[in-house]
Amino acid sequence: MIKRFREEIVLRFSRNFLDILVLRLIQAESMWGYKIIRKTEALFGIKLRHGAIYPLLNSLEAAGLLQSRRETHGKRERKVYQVTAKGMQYVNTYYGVLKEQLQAEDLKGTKQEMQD
Amino acid sequence: MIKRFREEIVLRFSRNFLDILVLRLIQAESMWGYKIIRKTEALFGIKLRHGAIYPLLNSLEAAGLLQSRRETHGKRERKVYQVTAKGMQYVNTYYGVLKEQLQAEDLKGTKQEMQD
DNA sequence: TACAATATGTCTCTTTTCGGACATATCAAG
DNA sequence: CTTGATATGTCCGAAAAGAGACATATTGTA
Repeated sequence: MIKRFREEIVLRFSRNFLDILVLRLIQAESMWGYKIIRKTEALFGIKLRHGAIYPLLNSLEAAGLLQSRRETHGKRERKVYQVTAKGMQYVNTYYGVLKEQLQAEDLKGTKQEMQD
Repeated sequence: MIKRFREEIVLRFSRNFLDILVLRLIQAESMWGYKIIRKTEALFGIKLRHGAIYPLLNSLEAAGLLQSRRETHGKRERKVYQVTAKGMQYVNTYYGVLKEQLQAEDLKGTKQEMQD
């Protein structure tokens, strides 16, 4: 059951924080869309649709979180992306929220008491 | 800018993992729907719609992640929830995924090499 | 006694997201 | 010379999620 739980949660992350996943992958290594799709399947067993990835990459670049350069191999073109400083800040902010959530005791009503 | 980022990410978590947020709150302290709404606003500044919370609580109970008992204060009724063992497993699995993600180096292509 | 707060529930309309098709081009292998 | 892989892009119909109203009842306060 726990394994099914895990798969479900990983899937939810990849759906709802796909931008973060993409930024993290590119942060680890400069990449282009097609490779991100292959890598995500290899690492997480999740098949991303290219119809989702390419518009996302373009919007992340428009938002200033990614920067691309064109690479040509023969006549074949790739758009290789790297994460900008702004993009790194976004990922770091994400990590910060993760860390806060791992301190579960924060949720216990220690701050301001509310009477029922 | 980082503060805006943080607010944005917290908001995304509360939207996409509202069930987890609710389970975590109830895990810290048994609660009913109305109090969850107030507590979430007090702790995170996020206003949850009761039209979203009550169906969610019912579905979490139907899924066996929550269990409720009725409490009467005068003629007023509350459905007080507590997290089941299954619900705790779900939250712990979530925490596990968070921890994995905080080890960002996992993403670097050390496992199986893919040639470009 | 009227209004705000407590308490839980449903329903509908709108907006967003998602899966999958359509589209095009290069290149390697069989 | 055709098929599969590489590579990037758009578009549309369906499905899911969202905001907000409708509904009802009790209790405390002004």
